[in-house]
Amino acid sequence: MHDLGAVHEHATCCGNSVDALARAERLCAERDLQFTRLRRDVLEAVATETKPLGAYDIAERLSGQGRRVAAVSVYRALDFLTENGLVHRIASRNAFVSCGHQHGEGAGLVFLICRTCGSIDETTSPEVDDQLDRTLAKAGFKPSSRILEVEGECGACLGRESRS
Amino acid sequence: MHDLGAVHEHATCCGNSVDALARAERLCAERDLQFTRLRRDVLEAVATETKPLGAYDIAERLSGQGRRVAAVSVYRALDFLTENGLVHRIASRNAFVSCGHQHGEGAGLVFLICRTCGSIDETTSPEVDDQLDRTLAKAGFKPSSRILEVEGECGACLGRESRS
DNA sequence: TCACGCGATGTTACAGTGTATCAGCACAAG
DNA sequence: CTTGTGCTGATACACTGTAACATCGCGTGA
Repeated sequence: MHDLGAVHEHATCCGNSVDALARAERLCAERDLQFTRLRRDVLEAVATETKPLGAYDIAERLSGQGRRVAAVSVYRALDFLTENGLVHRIASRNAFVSCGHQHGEGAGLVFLICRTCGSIDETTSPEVDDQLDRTLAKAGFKPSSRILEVEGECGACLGRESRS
Repeated sequence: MHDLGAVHEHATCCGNSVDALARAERLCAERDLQFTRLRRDVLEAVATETKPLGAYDIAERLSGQGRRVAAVSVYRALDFLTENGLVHRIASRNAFVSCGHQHGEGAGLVFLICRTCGSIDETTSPEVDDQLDRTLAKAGFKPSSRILEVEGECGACLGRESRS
């Protein structure tokens, strides 16, 4: 897909889907959870795409050839996958991406959403987390979850632009 | 409404609605924009509530007594208000709150959403912004807008809880 | 073996959120 | 007066998400 070197922290492209599936399988085995066909298929659909997918997009992709997957089922699978940290929801897009990292559970994620190509990258930043914790403490607020999404232009698109 | 002292940075309660309206009026005059009745009413509805309101909630509130405000109209008013920084959208809730600060345009806002009472507080944190900018720069990402929403428990609710 | 419980899925229906489109209206500019 | 522009009204529709109920498969205990 795209090869940049610099930016790419979690290799969302190409071989990512197999990784994600393998990781999911392992995790479900550990936790004694069912990694069913539907869940597998949904995860695969999300993982083979750098862009965020809507639940209905996923349903459409999984349907065809005599199989019909309703959006409800997709939502249930997505609930399962997000609860187990295998997939993340992009609140600003009402869409989902597969988790590229194997970050420690509590890590605060930062989503980088490119306006130009629509792809989503995912990072963590302990420094941001620290500062945020400090800010919250000062406000007397006890956090339980956070959403941090940045929209802008990714390195790849910036490069393409400057070359033109 | 709630009186806490410590936490309250922007006095979202009580008298806030008049402030918001006055500020809006001033801002629209400056920029030569129309602060119409609908826009005024929508802003007022949002400003008199600490909780985030959905577009349909607002439409409902403004309807009655022979007046019928369709959701479409509310959305248009909300678009106007958000574009001019008078109202903010809470992505994780598909809802809107009036802006309590008169922050400098580019300030990165942090929304504190209380799970218990549902109210929303709003802060800024230059330190978080700095760290985030650094992180983004390292990733070669050029930001144009950001969403930072934290869910948890606000100071008021923590207090109530510990007293019980 | 059979009944039962339990979790996952299928199915339908519906609620909530948001946009497209066209028409009317007011008001200012020419 | 005409025209254009921006705001609103109204209808329709697309997209997102949930509720409720039926079914199926599978393990477990009687």
